Amino acid sequence: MSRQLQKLRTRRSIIDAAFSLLDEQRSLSSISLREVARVAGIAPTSFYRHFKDIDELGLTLVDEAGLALRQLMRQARLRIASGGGVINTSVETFMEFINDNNNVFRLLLREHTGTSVAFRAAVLREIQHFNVELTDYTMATTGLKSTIANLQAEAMVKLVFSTGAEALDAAPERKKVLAERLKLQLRFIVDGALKASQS
Amino acid sequence: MSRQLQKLRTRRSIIDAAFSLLDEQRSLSSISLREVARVAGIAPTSFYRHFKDIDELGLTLVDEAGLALRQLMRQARLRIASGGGVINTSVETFMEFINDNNNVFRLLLREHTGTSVAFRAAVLREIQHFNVELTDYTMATTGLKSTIANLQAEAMVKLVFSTGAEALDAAPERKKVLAERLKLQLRFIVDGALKASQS
DNA sequence: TAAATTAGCGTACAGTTGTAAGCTCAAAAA
DNA sequence: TTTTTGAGCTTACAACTGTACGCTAATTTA
Repeated sequence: MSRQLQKLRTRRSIIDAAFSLLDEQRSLSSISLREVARVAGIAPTSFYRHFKDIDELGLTLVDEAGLALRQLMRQARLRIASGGGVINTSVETFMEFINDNNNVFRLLLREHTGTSVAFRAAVLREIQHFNVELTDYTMATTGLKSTIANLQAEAMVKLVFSTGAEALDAAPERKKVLAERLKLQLRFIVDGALKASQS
Repeated sequence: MSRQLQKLRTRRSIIDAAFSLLDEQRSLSSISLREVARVAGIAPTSFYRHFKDIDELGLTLVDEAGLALRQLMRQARLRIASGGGVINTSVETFMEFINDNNNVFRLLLREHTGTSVAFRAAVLREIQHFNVELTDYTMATTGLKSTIANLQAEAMVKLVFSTGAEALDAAPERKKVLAERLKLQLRFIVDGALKASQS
């Protein structure tokens, strides 16, 4: 097997090992290099052949999580285009994402308020993508002026993420309830922003 | 000096030491017993005379933080009663709180999405207080029916906490901007909820 | 084919952690 | 006054951490 390929594979198994460790009870700052290496099936010191630091691995994970988030947006837009109500479709898509990418979303949430300045900044950047895209979308579809569209988008994203945090470890029925409540609350924001733009 | 009093003092110095360690870069799960003991000026093993665990200390801290939060609410209500607009006064009071009790609010934020199930539950309980009080207040002052009042209150609290997280380490000018944006966004929610209650 | 590169390993070390065991000595109780 | 209690201490240990150093062996390059 080619050397390059093998290296990529090991790198992947390190990343996967890290994600698998980020369960309900662990954060990036609480997983150790040795632990990751153990799960990845390599010697602790071999870790350094792939990452300078645990921090460098952490940033890689945040990047991957951000990528997943952007794919989520794309998927939501596709679904919206084929009808079904913007808020409804978005919330449903988001909730599916949380279910399927449990640890990925958890990583973003935790590091968003976490202890590492670099990680926080990295997560914030990903959330900003969300804000910008949603602002643009709102302006394009409703004609709201940019300041109000931006306020609306930001409020919506914050609400969605907050509820996502709550839904993450909730039972299925509870998740349904949360989703329905979220839809109503998003409706509040949309209607309120509309009213503000009219006065 | 009385034995009882001395014990209370040491306990306090342990708690204070812990709070002082919870700066921008540390969370409850990342501070060690030995470190707390060092700052508190006692031997590591003496810690056990006061707390069973680091976790027991953690829960104590969350309790204290919750207490501070409830005092915040009381203060906000007092100020509102003496005029000045509910949203305006509340946001200003909240922002002052974040400034003055930096590490206290940081603790709540971090542990809200943190790695310890017990801590998360404890923080959630404190936030629930907020929700209930705000729901009651909304019902009493606007006559909104409970389901809508509750949705509104929950959305507002989530938005306030999210913005608080952002404001925590922001520069003073940025904090002002965040406060003004938050006020507008809260207005969206209030207006949206009002509209929902009318249809 | 011979030489160079490099992913991964084993060993090693100093630093940190939580906490068990038992001592001291001042305050409280008898 | 004598006895009991208990907050705080010192010492000790096993477990874990990150990472420096140098080796091996297989792939890649010359």
